Amino acid sequence: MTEPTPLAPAQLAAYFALTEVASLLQHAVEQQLRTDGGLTTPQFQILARLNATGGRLRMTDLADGLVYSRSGLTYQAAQLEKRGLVSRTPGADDERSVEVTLTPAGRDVLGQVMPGHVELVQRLMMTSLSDTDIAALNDVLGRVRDHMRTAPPRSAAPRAAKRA
Amino acid sequence: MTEPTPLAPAQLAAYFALTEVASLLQHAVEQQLRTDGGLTTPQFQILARLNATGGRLRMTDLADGLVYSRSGLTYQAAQLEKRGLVSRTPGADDERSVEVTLTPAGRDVLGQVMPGHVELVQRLMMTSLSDTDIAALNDVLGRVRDHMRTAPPRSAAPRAAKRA
DNA sequence: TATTGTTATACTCTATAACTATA
DNA sequence: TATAGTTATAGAGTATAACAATA
Repeated sequence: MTEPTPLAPAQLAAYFALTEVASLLQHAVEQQLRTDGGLTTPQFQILARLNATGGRLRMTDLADGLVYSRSGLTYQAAQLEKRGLVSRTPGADDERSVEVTLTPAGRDVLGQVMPGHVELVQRLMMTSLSDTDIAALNDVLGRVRDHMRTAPPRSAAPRAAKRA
Repeated sequence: MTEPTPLAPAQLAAYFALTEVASLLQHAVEQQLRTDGGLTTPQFQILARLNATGGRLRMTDLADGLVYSRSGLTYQAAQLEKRGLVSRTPGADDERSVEVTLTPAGRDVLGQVMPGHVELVQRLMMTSLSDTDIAALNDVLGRVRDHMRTAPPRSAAPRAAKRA
């Protein structure tokens, strides 16, 4: 009775398929970003997020949606600043905060990277998908994402066994 | 004319949803594996793969499907051997090879970890999915996976810009 | 006191290249 | 010569905890 309901074979297959697709995709993307722009995935995510939101964000807002700890974000921001792709300035209104700004050089690198990135996603992921498939993915994965964002992170995990 | 066809908004959304779900899931799984069994994700993958294939595999066969470089696999196998979860012995037929065997202790740790793992996947991913959804995921992601496995890894990536 | 961000530290993972040994 | 695996090395990423400064 302490056993959770086992995963049905179809559920297992879906879980594995998701895992494997994401892993293969991430690997290919990493390679492409490094080759085309000398960027790591987290660095690209930061630049892309900045670009998508007007080019300037506070550290805290930048962290939203990204997986980082604060120190991890500080580290990545420092890397990007070293390369001149981003600048950090004290926040205008709140003196505690730091505003991260995408520099022209940062935009250039994004411009260098995006075509290959789009092409890669097209070729790897979209080639075998119809519009209907894509709508289905959006529907299903969108629901999973919303649920995951809502779900209690970890404390609710029941009956953790003692360490080995 | 050098620009690839841009991703349609629905395609972008599907790409992001996949990325985000996988990232959140992976993060939660890492946490669970560490808490319940002191395992990292790659270590768990190795143990699970061994368990699923009868408990014994050559290093090379073990590497199949996992992303590692050979040295990376050696490293992980060494970690697992230190903890006694796995043993390494010279190959029976081919003296060059090494056979990795899941030990009883290794099975125990898997047993400690699996219930929480299944429960997590149930709670995070399956809660919001109907049987139809799961079938759709298998269909769509299965096709993407097959295509990715087939696709030319990287050399075919066109027009890489010079580094920044 | 709570929040924003940085720093110090330590650890895990990964990859490349050089190397050993067997086929 | 090719294959199986290890080792040495070096670098990148991440997290935790302690810290400084502002709200």
